[in-house]
Amino acid sequence: MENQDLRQFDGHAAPVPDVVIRRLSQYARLSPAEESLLAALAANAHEVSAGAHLLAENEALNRPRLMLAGWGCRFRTLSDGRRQIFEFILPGDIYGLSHRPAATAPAAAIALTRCTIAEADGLGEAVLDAPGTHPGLVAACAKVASLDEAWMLNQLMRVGRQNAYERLAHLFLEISHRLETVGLADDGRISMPLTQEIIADAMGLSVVHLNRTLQQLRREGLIEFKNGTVKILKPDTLAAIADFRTPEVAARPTAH
Amino acid sequence: MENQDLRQFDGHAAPVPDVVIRRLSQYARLSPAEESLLAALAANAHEVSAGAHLLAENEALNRPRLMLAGWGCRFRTLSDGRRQIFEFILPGDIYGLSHRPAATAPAAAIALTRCTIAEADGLGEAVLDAPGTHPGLVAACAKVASLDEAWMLNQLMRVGRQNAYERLAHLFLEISHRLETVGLADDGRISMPLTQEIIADAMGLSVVHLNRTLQQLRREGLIEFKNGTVKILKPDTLAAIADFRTPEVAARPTAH
DNA sequence: CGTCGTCTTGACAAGTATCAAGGCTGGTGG
DNA sequence: CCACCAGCCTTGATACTTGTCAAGACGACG
Repeated sequence: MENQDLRQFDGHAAPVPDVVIRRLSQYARLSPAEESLLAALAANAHEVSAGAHLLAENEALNRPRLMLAGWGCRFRTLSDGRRQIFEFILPGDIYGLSHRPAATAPAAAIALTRCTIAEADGLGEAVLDAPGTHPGLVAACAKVASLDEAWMLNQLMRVGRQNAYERLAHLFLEISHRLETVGLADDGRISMPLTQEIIADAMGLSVVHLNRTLQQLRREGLIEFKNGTVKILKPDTLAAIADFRTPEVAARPTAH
Repeated sequence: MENQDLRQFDGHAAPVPDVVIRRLSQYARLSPAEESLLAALAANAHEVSAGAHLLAENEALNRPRLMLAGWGCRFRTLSDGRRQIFEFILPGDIYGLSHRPAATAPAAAIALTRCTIAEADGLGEAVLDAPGTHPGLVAACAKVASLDEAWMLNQLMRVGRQNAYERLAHLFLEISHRLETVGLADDGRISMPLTQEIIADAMGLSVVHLNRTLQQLRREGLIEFKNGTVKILKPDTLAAIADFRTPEVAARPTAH
């Protein structure tokens, strides 16, 4: 029912339960107890199909969930149907949690592909109610949330001040960078199982123009893009085009 | 040195120290002690001139400040000089605080006009370290931060999916709405002491195109705009054009 | 084999940027 | 007091970017 290629395409590749541990341990030193808490949460994962609703607008942000595999997004729609995707939710991401008391979701989230998701209520309690018990997790979650915000500003920058060509270069570098963090980028080759319509909705472009711009990037030998897979061929050139800088300023864990 | 008109233009109008109390008490019931804490903070305000730097990129977000009068913004600049303003900081806003531990500013902030600002370290301690002591302030600050995020998504929506005409209609409604909250909108007439270049940088447009779009709005009798003052003439028409909805979903204080 | 969704292409229209110039206004200095 | 200057606003002409419409190609799937 589900061969190796399909798993790859859906982002269900590689050591699924590890992505979150791998990611969080880059932001803070996790104790063995913290790692096993994460592993226990991940062991209880479930799958949802593409299009499934991940988070409702106005839903309380006190039940974090771990995206273990697959792609989702946060978005909003104008009343005439135009859609803007605010950010992608990738494997290793946490969604459904805010550090602010009584916060609610300002936008809905849906699954763009089939996704593997773990409820992480235990993580929410640790972060919100008892920060002392799991300091590593708390610090890592804060870092994840900060990075989310930073990527969001990058998105606003792209959409507000960059043209289609620059936006796409920037997006591919962002995705590549984020997937590398969780070990899902194999030498610049990443799985990006999105339709061009989805990418267009994220970049604030029409599908037709997105398509033409993609082909320009291909023609110039900067990327490959087919079958839901992207390969970054000239990262330095792309970075120059996109004026790309990663948001990971300092703030790495002090101890190894 | 400073006549009434100039004060108006600079956003230094009206009962300056009250804006923060007026705003926060809409989001949570403040105890008398909490109100006097705010009043004490506001009493220690100082002024900075236009262009002054309010917050440095990567600065720790643990020292909240109250904007009592004047306009600021958060922004970032591409290496070739293109600037994107992410959001405006208006009277009654709080900046420099994050609810996440160890957070740093993902973007710098500057003053766009002369501003009156109060350091509010006491507020930061209450929110981050001792939430039990000032529950009303803590709740109100959380609400303020949530609204900031919601306005930011509105901004992304505007810039990503709306044309210049819709963007401007939406912006004027946002500003009007936010200033009403602090009592600085007099029947749709608001002080908006920004150059067109600044507005263009916020809306992701060129100055020339912004100017033409402004004139279209004027010509159609939807707004007046001159001398740093805007008057919303047809709020309902503007709201229909902009598909405007306020982010204040529910979450009002329970008790009056 | 037909259908559906997606990708691709062309032709054209609309939206937005750029360049350049002139006008207005408030402030400055002689 | 006046002339000048600088910053900002406005306008026109033009070019570039992006969107829309329409049609065909391709591939997955029932």
